[in-house]
Amino acid sequence: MLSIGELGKKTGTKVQTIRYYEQIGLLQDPGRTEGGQRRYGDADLDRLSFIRHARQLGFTLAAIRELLDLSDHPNRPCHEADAIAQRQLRQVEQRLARLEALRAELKRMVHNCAGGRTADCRVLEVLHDHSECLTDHSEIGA
Amino acid sequence: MLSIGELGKKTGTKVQTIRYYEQIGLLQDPGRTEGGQRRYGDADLDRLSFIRHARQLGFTLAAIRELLDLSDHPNRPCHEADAIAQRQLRQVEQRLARLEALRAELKRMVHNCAGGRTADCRVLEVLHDHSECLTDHSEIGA
DNA sequence: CTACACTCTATAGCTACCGGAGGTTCAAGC
DNA sequence: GCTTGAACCTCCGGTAGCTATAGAGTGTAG
Repeated sequence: MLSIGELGKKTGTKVQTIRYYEQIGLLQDPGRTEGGQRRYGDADLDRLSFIRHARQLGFTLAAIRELLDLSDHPNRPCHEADAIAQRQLRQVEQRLARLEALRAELKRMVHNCAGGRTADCRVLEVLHDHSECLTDHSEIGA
Repeated sequence: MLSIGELGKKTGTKVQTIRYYEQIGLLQDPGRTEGGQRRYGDADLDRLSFIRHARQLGFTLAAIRELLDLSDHPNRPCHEADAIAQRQLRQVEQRLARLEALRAELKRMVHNCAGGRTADCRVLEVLHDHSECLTDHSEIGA
């Protein structure tokens, strides 16, 4: 039996995060000591490892919830899990494409900076005038 | 003079977002009508366009605040703006590297899925067992 | 003058957590 | 058995960057 801190160490998870996962129902309330402290078994360790690994691969908690549900039902067909992973792959690919465009634009900005006064700054100029950009990057952020 | 809705349309910004920017001090309180509605001029339009464009390039609002500040002082040296852009470029490059690793791992998962029962699902199997992965991807998410 | 689209403030919610306050429990060492 | 201190407990508030809703007021076209 593991304390919450030991479980955290084994899975690379902060204690608060474990409690958070419990709160939102990703982990069940484990057994408690008489004093009320959580104690975890191997099943909990497996489940949390799964969650953390999926998070590392960028799956949202909602997707992970679905994957865990599928994992709990070994006789259901596999295509749902596959679909979730494919969706995730597509999202990653979209973000890659966006970021590559951003990288190109940022490189252009930075490399054109001559190092004078901000009045002549290429970086600020480009930000002021979108028409100087090569790409659209109309969507925001990453 | 533009109403908040018109300004939003011209800059591709939701009305609430404009009010939010005002609330956090990125935009100043513009003039108001007698009835209390906001009315914007060209300077506001420029400033908001700058903000939105920088957001599209992935700059955080904190970075944008610095950039706006620099832009307001045309005689300050340029290297600060350049440094902010370079920092942003480095971040984008880091995220690209992470996402490329994720893409490879996800592709491997998806392509190995034979489409049977979840009990034999390659996707779930990999998630359960990190040792089947090629890369570390120990950091979380994107 | 009326209709109704727009605007106002205030508040709460989203994701995926992190950190702290103030108090309790566990386990090791003596 | 007792003390000590690290680890645990709950609750609350905060992060970024918005988005959404409620309920009330305003502006303007016809």
